[in-house]
Amino acid sequence: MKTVTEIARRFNVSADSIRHYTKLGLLSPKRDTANGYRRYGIEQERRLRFLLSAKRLGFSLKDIQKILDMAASGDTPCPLVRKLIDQRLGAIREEMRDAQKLMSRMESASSDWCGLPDRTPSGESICHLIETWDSANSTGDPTSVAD
Amino acid sequence: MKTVTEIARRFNVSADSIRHYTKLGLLSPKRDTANGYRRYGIEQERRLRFLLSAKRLGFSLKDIQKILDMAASGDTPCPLVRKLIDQRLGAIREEMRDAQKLMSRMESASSDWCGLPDRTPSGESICHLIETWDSANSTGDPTSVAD
DNA sequence: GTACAACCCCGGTGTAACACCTAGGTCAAG
DNA sequence: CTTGACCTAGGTGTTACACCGGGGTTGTAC
Repeated sequence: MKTVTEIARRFNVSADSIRHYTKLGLLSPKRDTANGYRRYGIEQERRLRFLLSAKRLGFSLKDIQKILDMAASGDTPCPLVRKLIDQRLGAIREEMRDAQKLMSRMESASSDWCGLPDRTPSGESICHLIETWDSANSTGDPTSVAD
Repeated sequence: MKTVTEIARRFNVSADSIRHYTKLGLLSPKRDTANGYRRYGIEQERRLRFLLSAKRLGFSLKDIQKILDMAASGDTPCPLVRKLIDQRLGAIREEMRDAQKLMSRMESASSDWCGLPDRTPSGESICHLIETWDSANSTGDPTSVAD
């Protein structure tokens, strides 16, 4: 029966994470009746291993909660797991596309700026680097926020 | 002099965002003395345009705050802007690498699972899909969280 | 003159997954 | 018996807003 720090070290996560998972109900350690310490047995180690695997596959703690709940009620969580990973996969693909676009903007701006001087702000200008980039890359339409 | 909703519509953002930027001090509208309504003039429109451009370049609101503060004190914010974008660029590159790895894991898991059946959880197993993936992809070392 | 929609205000809550801190109790070793 | 490493609970901070509630305002149509 391991304490928080012991199990945290064993799985290479912080003690705070273990307490966090426990507070969310993802882990349910026994309590030492003498001092109130959390005690994690082999069953909880299994749950934690499962939790960390699921996290590595992109599941959120809330996802994992649902999977665990379902398994606890005796139903197979597999269809849910298949559905959730497909959702996450779609979401992360979109995030990657957005991040890619952002990166391109940043890279082009950063390289454009290499040849430009610094300037002191004036009443009309805050930072000419950003403003110049903006007028070169926006439609001029103030409503434009498209990528 | 535009109200919150008017300027929000003009720049295609939510009124809540405008209020948020205002609360953070990124915008400083006048107040209608009769009813306390925020009133945004041309100067504030310029600030907002700047803010949104900077956001599109990956700057956080806190970054933008610093840039604005610096410009307000008369110094050129350009060196700061160059430094910040390089930091952000480094950070986002790392995030992209991580996201790419995560995506690969998810895709390989998802395709591996197509050929596997659903299973009812048992005392030892919560979801065999995840657990099978884990033992196929981890070193077996419980401390392993490497990518 | 009043009903109604659409607007405004402030302030509080919720989001994800923890990290960090405070204040105080516990335990093993020397 | 002190020191250091551990434990507890609970609260705060992080990001950029979205949403809600309760209540005041404005403009227009009937």
